[in-house]
Amino acid sequence: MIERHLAKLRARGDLSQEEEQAIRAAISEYRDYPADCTIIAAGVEVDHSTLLLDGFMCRYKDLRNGQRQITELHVPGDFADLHSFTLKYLDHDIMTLTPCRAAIVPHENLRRITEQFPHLTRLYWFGTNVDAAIHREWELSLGRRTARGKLAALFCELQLRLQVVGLADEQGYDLPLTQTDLAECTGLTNVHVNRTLKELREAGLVEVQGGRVAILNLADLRRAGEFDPRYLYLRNV
Amino acid sequence: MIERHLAKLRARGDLSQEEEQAIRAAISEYRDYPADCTIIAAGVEVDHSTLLLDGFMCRYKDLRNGQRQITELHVPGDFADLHSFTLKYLDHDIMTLTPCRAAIVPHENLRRITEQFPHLTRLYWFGTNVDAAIHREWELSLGRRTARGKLAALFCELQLRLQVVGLADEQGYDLPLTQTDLAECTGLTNVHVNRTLKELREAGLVEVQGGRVAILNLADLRRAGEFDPRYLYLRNV
DNA sequence: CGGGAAGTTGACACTCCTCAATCCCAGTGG
DNA sequence: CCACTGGGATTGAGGAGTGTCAACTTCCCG
Repeated sequence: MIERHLAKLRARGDLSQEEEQAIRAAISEYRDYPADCTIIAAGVEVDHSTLLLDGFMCRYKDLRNGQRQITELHVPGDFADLHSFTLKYLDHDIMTLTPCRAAIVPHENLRRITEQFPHLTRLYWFGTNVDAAIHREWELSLGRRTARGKLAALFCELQLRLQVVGLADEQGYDLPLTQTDLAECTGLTNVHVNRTLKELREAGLVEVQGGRVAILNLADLRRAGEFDPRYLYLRNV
Repeated sequence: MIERHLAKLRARGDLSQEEEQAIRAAISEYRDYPADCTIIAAGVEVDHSTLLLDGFMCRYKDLRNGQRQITELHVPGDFADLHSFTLKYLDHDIMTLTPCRAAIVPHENLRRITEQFPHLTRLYWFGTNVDAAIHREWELSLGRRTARGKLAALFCELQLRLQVVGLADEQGYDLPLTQTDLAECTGLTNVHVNRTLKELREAGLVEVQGGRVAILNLADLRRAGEFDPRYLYLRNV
């Protein structure tokens, strides 16, 4: 299932056979996690990064009163915490939203890659910069988009990111998240997410139900979210 | 004035004489900009990065209706667009908020650094990851903090980032931004920023006036913003 | 068949926005 | 020297969007 990660990398740059081999060799083990499981806690020193192979994870921060803000969703093929390689500890938690399968890549092995494969290093640096670009787009959503726009933009982003790894097409994709999860992504409440999803459905844009996002009209959905895919830095979009 | 950049780096890691020399040698020229000047436009390919020496810049994205979201503020010592080294074009604009002085570092020279100074490369990769951490903290602000908390958190962040480069102490710092600028950082309107600043002043936390942030009670200000400085990844905080 | 989690809906409250008027102040020019 | 100008700050009144609370329904799974 590491193919999804390779597909993600190839969607943004070239990858040689040697580099692919180095990535495969860097994996020390595979792990499975149940849903709602914290896999990296904020502030704790870590010595490995986690390559998500299947399922959905998220990065989140929260306030004293328990309000939670998800700062990024991770889809299969993503490194959930490649940034911990340079940061050593994280400023946020990482948890699974669904049952997940992941590959573990020790930082020691990443360090060896940075010494032997400068081009691959650049590609991974690039990767953490794309994460930052996603954070910026979410800041725009959180600060300026309406509830309708926030959800529309989120569904557009996931459509493209999942399509890259073969888990979505223009008709939609599976997304086994709760409305509370979506609320924590968009800075809304679960109640308001529910109302807004109803609105999007009645407007003929998207239907979210039973763990599936069914896109009714991709062009209008993108318009509603003012979605400009360039922030994802894909080569063929 | 490059000392501010060196101070920023040293606040997060060690820097050898050779590395310092390499940084100095990478600068190709110095430039001055007036206020409200776009220095990098979204989507345009760039071949250099901009090291801010004096003044304030910001990264921002906007919506069709003209609503603007600033995604990060830059203070002296920051690379405003180091991420363009790997991304090649940016998904957002960068503009000056005040008159600025900057050093230009061609990507060609950065590439040479990545080939000769692996440790310094790691330090710069780290730097872009700290930018991402700042983005995440802002997502938390934008999504979950109240108006009061958003502004309090912002003033705490700037206090620390400016202190690192010698431009702030615990009593405050100069910040020549308008209330509209602050609104675009926090996802509020200038009117509501004005009311909230009044509230913060009357609560004895902070007084913002005449281009200066006067901190009246740092501990309470940090409490109001639920400010936890660990996301800035400073060694001595 | 029962229980619990997730989704749905209504009534009402509150934060923040909109619009508009006024004030303040620095810079400019007669 | 002082009216004039324009950008920014301040304040008030009213409104829109989203949150809160609570009840109820649906669905899944043991």
